Amino acid sequence: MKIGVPSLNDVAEKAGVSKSTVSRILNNRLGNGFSVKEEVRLRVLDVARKLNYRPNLIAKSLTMRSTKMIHIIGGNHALSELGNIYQTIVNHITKVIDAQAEGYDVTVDMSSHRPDESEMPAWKIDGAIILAKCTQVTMEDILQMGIPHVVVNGPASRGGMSVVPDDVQGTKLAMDHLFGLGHTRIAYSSPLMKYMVAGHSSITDRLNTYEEAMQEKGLDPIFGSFDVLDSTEDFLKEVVFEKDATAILAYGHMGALNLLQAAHTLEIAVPERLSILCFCDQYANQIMSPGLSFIDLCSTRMGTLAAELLLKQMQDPTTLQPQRVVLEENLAVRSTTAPPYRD
Amino acid sequence: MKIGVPSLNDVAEKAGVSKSTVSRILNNRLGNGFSVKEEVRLRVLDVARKLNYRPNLIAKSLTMRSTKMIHIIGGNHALSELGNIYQTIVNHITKVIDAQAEGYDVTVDMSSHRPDESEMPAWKIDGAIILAKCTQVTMEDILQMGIPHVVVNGPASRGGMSVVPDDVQGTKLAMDHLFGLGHTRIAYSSPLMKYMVAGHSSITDRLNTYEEAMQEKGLDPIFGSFDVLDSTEDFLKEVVFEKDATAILAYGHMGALNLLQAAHTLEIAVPERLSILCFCDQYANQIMSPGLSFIDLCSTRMGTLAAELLLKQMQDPTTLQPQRVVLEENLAVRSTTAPPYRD
DNA sequence: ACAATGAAAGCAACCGGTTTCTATTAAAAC
DNA sequence: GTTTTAATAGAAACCGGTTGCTTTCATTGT
Repeated sequence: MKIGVPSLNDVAEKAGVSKSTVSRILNNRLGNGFSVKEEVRLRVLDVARKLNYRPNLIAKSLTMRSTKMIHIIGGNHALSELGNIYQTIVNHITKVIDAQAEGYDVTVDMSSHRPDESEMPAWKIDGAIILAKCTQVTMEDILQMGIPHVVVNGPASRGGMSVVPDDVQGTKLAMDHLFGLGHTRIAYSSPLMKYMVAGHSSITDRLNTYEEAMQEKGLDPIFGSFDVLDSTEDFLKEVVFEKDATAILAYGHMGALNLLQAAHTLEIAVPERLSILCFCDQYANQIMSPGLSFIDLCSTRMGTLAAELLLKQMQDPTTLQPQRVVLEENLAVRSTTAPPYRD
Repeated sequence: MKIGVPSLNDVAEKAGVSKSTVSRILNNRLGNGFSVKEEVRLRVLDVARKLNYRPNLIAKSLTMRSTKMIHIIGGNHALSELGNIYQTIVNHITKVIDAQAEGYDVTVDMSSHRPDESEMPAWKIDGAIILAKCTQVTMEDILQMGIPHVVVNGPASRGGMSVVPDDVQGTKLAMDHLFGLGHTRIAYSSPLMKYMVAGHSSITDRLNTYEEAMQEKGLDPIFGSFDVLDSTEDFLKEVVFEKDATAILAYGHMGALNLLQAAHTLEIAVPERLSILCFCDQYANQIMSPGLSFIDLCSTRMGTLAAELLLKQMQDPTTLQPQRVVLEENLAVRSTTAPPYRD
């Protein structure tokens, strides 16, 4: 036996049998064209235990052509922000895989990658879930290797699957809610790009739908010249005191939370003087700010569905149609939206 | 060429050269005892590109005996709660590895594992970081294979390294702060086990130190009979109205946030009537409740340090002493602690 | 007594790469 | 014109497993 960790060969030698016999014994591949005397079986098992033998999983993966691994790509850009929808998504993906796919493990890639770099891990994965987006190279790798995959909250690969929330419908829902309450001076707040996954469709979808909704009613959109996250108070002063907004639709819950805090400081009563509504994850919102009214992005369902679609794809890679599942967003009215004040 | 993804052999055949030549060309292993005609090099490169060749990383890992992968174990129990210290820790581990270890990737294991199961992934990892704890089997695997590893916020393996916060010192700090403000009726709130990583040392450390600190001053500890997270208002009513507590030290920020919310509902003024102090992650606290006074667990430093220790271990596995790094916790006074009211 | 059957275990190919060692040819040196 | 050296490239071993096929020997059937 060489130095270092013992291999199958070491066990075989020490037990006085061949590699194949050891392999079959340890993997319980008996009974179908192969058998061993109980005595030998026990001896091999004993030697393996004494040597503290662990199979080299890399080698195993090589012959088996599978690692029983499902990999989530994009953790770095998606999970760095605290309490956002991706954490919920990842948790529910894991939950589904753990429950429905015996023996499969879920890992998340956390490293940042250059745009021209592949995010594929150094092992063969049996399935991938992509958070919002991956690099071009990664997608080519995945397609090339024929790895089952689902994109969640982002555009599908060519011929692939994706699960996305309907931001246009959600924004309409939000605007209808505010219009319904009687608001006409509704502002929109979105943080600077640096705070968001660059170029995500939600950015333009929410913004455009907001603008269209306002224009349809013959109203002027209201924006601030400050960034909500960088200088929330300045944003709020401008939008509420100068432009007299009675409601703000916020891109995300971080912005909304900051607005709430700043409103408190500036003694702007919410919701009496100002309504605040944002896009948010149900779970995050519940925990981080139980009072906030919000448009629920249904991240729990996104995660669950993505995992289920992936498993189906893995079970039957051939007959499955490429599809784009669009999930409806829901309005959750809590205590930060109310009819506008009358002066 | 067989069906499926092209291998090194396929490229070699198509280019009319041998496997070895292709390997060396693609990996740029030229110039040291090996050379190729530029013409051949270009031809091989061209064929590889045309075939859309990707190396099988499993095979590569097998021969290279390294995957350039650093794996974080324990994501399932650690990351399922929102905005806790582990997310900060993971983010900072990744940041350090990305910055200081060129070519290494970080992955997080998210799957839940049975206690008798190994959490080792199906590939050879070059280093591991364990969040709080791992299964017995996992630890044996790691030790057996000699994989460099660091435990963060949990007990070190035999002969291994760990980075932990000093909860006893932190709790003393908290109590001194409250005593210093003049509080004598200080309650302690801790959520039920189901909300926490079972058996974590912080649970007993904080509780015991709280009790000791009270007893040293000849004061009676105050507890509630309800769970802070399950029925916060009942807890608060009992502790404040019946037992007349003027301050609450909370185990975690989730409990503290709920207390804050419930206090608002019950019209208990914070901090005038009740001071609230909790253990928390600086980052999470800042984002989720900017006003809360807290004991900072320094998770950023924990993550950074753990990663740095791991890298050192990987560079020089022999000379490094096993060590346990204990990080001081810090008091951050914000707006939820103040002197007790006088009636 | 001899062929057929089945139990028990080993041989060797294979997975897809890397690397050492060797072989061939052409250019340079003497 | 022969020997040395450098350039170029391939053969084969190896990493650590899995598995199809073969071999050996004891038992059963006729």
